Amino acid sequence: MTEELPHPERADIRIEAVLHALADPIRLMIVRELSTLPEGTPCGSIDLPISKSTRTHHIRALREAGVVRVRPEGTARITTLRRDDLDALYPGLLDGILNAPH
Amino acid sequence: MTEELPHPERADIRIEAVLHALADPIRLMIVRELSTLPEGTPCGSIDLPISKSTRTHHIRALREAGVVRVRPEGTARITTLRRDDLDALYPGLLDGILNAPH
DNA sequence: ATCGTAGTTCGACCAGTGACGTACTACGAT
DNA sequence: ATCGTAGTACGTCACTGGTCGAACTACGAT
Repeated sequence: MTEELPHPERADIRIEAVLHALADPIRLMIVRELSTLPEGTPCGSIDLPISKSTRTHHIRALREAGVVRVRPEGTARITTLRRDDLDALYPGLLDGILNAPH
Repeated sequence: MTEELPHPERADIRIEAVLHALADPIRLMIVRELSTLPEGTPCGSIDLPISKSTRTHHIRALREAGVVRVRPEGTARITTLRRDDLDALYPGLLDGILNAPH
């Protein structure tokens, strides 16, 4: 569980995948939380109306689409938004989404 | 077929719906085409690798999400991007997507 | 009136996926 | 060593939704 998880390179991030990842209400919730939480907060501390396994499922979807980066830290996982990559690839997109009325 | 089709008001457009609508590769294709085509081009003139009925399905999805506006014109339908509404609601989002590498 | 063209509607089919519980692994305390 | 906590992996189930063909409607020409 300490092993590094696969993340797409910036160049391999596809807009369809990003949009698909962000289209789910739960995942949008996660992304919104991540954008406000201080870096280093374990993703488990976001409370969500879903089970543990479903949470894993969604974090995985976000990671594989290139929206978040996940790194192991002891028994926890630190999940961070890939702001730099997303802003470089699709300037305006992330802010457009995050500033949307909740 | 001449009757007006229902469109969400600007205030009723939800970001989840917009993202979900844009997450499909075919619909993204349509939106990209609409952004370059001169206004007034019938949507049927975009050639897509799908059947007529599937095209209707996708245009409907885009319309109901608030991404496009559809108006009847004789036997054809004119589909236009709701740029103004989208830009007002989510500044940067649409441009971020349209400028993405194809 | 008849035909062609543009588009919708309906029903069916099937792949994808969000949801869950359970069993499991890994790390850190005690 | 044992236990608790954090998270993953897997199998399943149900629902969504993208796809199609066929039948239909509406408009415009001929």
